[in-house]
Amino acid sequence: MELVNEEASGRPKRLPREVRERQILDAAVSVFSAHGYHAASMDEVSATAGISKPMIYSYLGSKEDLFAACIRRELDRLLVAIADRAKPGLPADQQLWYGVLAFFEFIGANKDSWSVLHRQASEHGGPFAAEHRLLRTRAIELVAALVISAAGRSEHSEIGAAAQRTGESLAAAVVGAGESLADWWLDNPQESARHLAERMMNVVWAGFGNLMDGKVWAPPPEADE
Amino acid sequence: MELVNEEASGRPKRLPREVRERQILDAAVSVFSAHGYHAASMDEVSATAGISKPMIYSYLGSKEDLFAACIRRELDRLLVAIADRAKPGLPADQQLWYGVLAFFEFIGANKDSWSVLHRQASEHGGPFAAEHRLLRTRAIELVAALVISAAGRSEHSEIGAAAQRTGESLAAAVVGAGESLADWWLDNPQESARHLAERMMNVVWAGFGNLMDGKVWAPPPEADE
DNA sequence: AGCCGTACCTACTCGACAGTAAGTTTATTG
DNA sequence: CAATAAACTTACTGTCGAGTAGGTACGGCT
Repeated sequence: MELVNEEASGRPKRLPREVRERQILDAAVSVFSAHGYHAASMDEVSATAGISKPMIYSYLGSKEDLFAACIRRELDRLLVAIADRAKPGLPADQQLWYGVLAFFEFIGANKDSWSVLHRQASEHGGPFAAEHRLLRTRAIELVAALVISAAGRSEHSEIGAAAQRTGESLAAAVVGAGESLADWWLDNPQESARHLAERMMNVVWAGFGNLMDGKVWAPPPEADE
Repeated sequence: MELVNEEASGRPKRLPREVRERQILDAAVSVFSAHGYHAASMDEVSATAGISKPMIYSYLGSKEDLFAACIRRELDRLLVAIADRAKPGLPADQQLWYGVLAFFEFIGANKDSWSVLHRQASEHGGPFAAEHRLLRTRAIELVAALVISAAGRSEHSEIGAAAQRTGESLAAAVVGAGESLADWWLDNPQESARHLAERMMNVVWAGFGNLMDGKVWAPPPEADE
């Protein structure tokens, strides 16, 4: 229950709403990430933020509202961090590389964000799951566009339609692998972001290569039940 | 809050402990999977099982005990289902294929199991996370062994040591992709298990191919900060 | 100075839920 | 047909935590 704010001065300074809201969100992300949505208590959030409970209710609303605010803020931060590095105009593999690298570097610097965004946000049926799905959907679309445009430029461009479908599932698998790798990283922090990004690229780029060459793995002929 | 047990007969038959325990576990898996560990209430579990609360405490112990029992049972069922199909002695790609296929077929037939095993079990710091990590660790070891043995048999067998390391991270990415694909499937049930398994293989097998050929993707020379 | 709004607090209510005490009913076996 | 044990119940306790009522203190403005 680490204190996040409050100067050394005993005086609880009177701060403008904007600042307090930021502090409360910081504390909330930290607490939600540590215990999960249900196990987290508003009392602990308020204690961590160094402020009393009614302030939270006055500024950010109910516990659900607070959680939603956390997700929205962290999602924005993540998307901005990625967009800042994966500039369009680069070759496809470099675009993907810098995007992936930015992703892992952000997670590395903000593990709490990822925990809240991915682990906690997916555990609900309500509006949180929708918010969470948005992240995944955007990422998949982004990657799929990359894959398909790269495949279109290759010498086997006549595979068009099939590549489109395969490209989309490939993108889903890629994003999934990224999410799981990030999850795994939370429990195994000894690796570097760059390392993880390279591993991603090694798996992913191989799939891209086969897609561009039209190579597909096929299951063995039916011999099972 | 679907009733899981209880015959049409109004008489609440008196059943042996063994049977009740199974019914309670069934109900618990369903409830935990629906709401998550914290939001699930023992009252709902007992109602779903069609039995009164003290029976649960008498047979299975505390809420934590009950949850742990769920995880253990579902994990066993999953591992047995996979081991039943991925027989050693098959060629590596078929072993992997049948293993992956069995995995997705099990998940498809037991979505609640997967939810409890993967989503809920990972949200804790206690003994549950350890239990969950066991699943992942076993799966990674299994896949890594496959990859490395396959690479050893290829014409580039001299890449030995490097392949070992790359093979392990490849296995981690593969398992991660599988987990995420399964998670994604919970929210998008329109696909078939066979379809998902084929998608997995397409990504995975491409990575295998590159590994065997010693091809590695490398990041562009440093030009960023 | 005195007024007003906003930052901020202590101290409660009230409902939900884990866990239990203490009993009642049914099958079985000597 | 006892009598014993196991299956099963209702009806409670205690706690924890979301949300609030009803304030106090501090700064800006005229």
